[in-house]
Amino acid sequence: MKRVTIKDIAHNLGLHHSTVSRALRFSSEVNAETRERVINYAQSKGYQINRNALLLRGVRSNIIGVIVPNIHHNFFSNFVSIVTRLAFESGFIVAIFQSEESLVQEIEIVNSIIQQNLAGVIFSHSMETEEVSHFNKLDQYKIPIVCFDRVTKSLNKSAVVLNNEATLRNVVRKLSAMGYSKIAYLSGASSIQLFRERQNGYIGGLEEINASYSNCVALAGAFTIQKGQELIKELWMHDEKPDALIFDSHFLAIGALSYLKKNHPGCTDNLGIASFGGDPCLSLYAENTIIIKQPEKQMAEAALDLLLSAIDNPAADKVEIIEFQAEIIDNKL
Amino acid sequence: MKRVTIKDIAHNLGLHHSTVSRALRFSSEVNAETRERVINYAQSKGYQINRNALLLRGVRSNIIGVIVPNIHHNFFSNFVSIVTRLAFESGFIVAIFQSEESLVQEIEIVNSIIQQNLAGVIFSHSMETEEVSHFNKLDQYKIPIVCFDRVTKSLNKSAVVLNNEATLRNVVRKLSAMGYSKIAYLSGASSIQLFRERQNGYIGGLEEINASYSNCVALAGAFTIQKGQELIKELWMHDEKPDALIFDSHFLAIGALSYLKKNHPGCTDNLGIASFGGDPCLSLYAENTIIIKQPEKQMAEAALDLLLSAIDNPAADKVEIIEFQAEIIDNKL
DNA sequence: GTTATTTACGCACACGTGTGCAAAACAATG
DNA sequence: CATTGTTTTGCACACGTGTGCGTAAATAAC
Repeated sequence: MKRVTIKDIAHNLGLHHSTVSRALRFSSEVNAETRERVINYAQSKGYQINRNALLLRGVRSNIIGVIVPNIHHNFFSNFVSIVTRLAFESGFIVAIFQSEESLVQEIEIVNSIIQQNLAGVIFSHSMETEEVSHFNKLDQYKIPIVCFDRVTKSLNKSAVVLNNEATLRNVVRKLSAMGYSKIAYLSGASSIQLFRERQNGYIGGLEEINASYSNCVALAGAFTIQKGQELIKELWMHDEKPDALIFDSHFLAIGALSYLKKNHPGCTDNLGIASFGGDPCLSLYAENTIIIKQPEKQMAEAALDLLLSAIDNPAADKVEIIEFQAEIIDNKL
Repeated sequence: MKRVTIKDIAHNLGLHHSTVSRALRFSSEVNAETRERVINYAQSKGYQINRNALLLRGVRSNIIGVIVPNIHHNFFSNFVSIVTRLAFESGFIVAIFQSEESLVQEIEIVNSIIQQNLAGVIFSHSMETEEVSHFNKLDQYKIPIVCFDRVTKSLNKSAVVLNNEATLRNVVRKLSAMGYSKIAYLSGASSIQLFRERQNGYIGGLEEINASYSNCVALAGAFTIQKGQELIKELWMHDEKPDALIFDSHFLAIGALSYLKKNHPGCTDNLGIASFGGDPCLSLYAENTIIIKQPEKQMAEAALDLLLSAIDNPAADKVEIIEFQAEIIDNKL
């Protein structure tokens, strides 16, 4: 009742295991009839190759690791979902790791990946990660890396990113065109390159439209409903209230909007809202809602492509940065 | 520049690799001084054990597989997220598999899991899966299984489930108490036990409240926005319109509501809405919204507990079904 | 019928780790 | 010093698979 191995097959067929191995790999140096016998027997016994044995012989793993801050967030779960599907179609399996925005956790994850000898890694780093040298360890073990979303240039790895600065500039323009001028922005930690870029785009946009309301960025160390509530509460204490809000995360948006709805009813009626996160449900909420949609599908495809070609061709070691444009969707489903 | 192995260490320290192995495992039969030397050297060289070699020796894998229809859906991504986190804390890694509601895919996944020799499997099967015998293959390889959410009794495995019938009965009661009587239900394929149970609860609830509007279940083979639009379109062709809607999925709800908003504006103003899926954002939408929240956290904990104890104690082979109550949340965040 | 060539298979080792057993080194006892 | 006991280390094999090399048998060439 235990696993059937090529040795078992060999023994039962009066062959050597090396012959069985060759037969199963359709080697030309095994007699057609013998091959037939082996394959039929293997099939009848439900033989499944033991991948672990292959790994030991130096064959690369077919498991790739994906490290994300978490998979609650729509963007990440969509991304992971697509990577997982495409990877499976290419014969790869995806192991998921969540840094939970913690650097310590991230370091542990990297060690774990080395121990498992994974084939490669796609990752978006945590909010806490300002220094990325722990990822260099992977180089030593020749485990290729592709970054996405939150990247750090100094790591010098292939990456798939959004054109963040331009995106935020466009969102501000769009809100301005809709008649809003006092635009606040609930963003992420500015230690992260990604958010710095967006914040720059935001400020640039405000300058461009000559906003009376000067730049008002509230920074969130984590993207939770609670954080959204806290930040908006603070923001609403100022005398001058914004007339539009931009959110870096769906959860920040929900937190903020639910807070306003409960504590300042009516004030959201004419509020302009733009949010990353891509859950179409927000646009059910209000007419004047903008969804900032990242092209997860294309990004996931691109990231996997980069990784698989790095796996196939470890020598190449080329660095490629692919930039995508966010789609700014004007309240339709 | 290649991986440091115990043999390398042994060679450099003039020891045999078996001594090094013992030293690293803190065996009492190795000299304290030698052990010290080995451990220091290993640390200085950044030695990381090669798990694949362990696997070959029969040590169980530390990778568990989680098979879900997909991870777009909030319930599944939350569940997977929690399982992944808890598993990592217990030294396990999670590999994700998406059946995409396809039986063929599911069978391929099972084979892949066998090839990888995973430690165990937690799964919720696809909509297409009426017959579950392909999972029995895992028994042969002594890979333990825990089912959750969508389960099939005939498989006779430990499972973590919702009290579906009672839940739907309660939802109907609740809507009735809120003054609704013409309650329609957009549900999933009735070939799945889970949805049959819910549908029975729904019908039972309607009888209980003496609903004038007879049972009206629209079945979705997949939970997508598009399906929600299609089903509601069909439903809205009938003369008598429902005054409340129950959804088995967030995406069905968004699809349906966006359709109504666009094509029958105003009609949703007084509509009672209850939805599985747990995205709090729906309750921003309307006052009269009920969120049917499954206790993902507890369910994930329970499922992982069951699996880990089955892994630790393969002989026990006991079957345990754990049932949870859904929380019916009345429009607050 | 002899030699050369091809075909088909077996042998042995490698991959990294762990462990039962034997051998060596050392300590203790008489 | 001889004997016994204990501690420490090394040897050899196992796990499942693939592959270079060798070789016997089968076939072809002359």
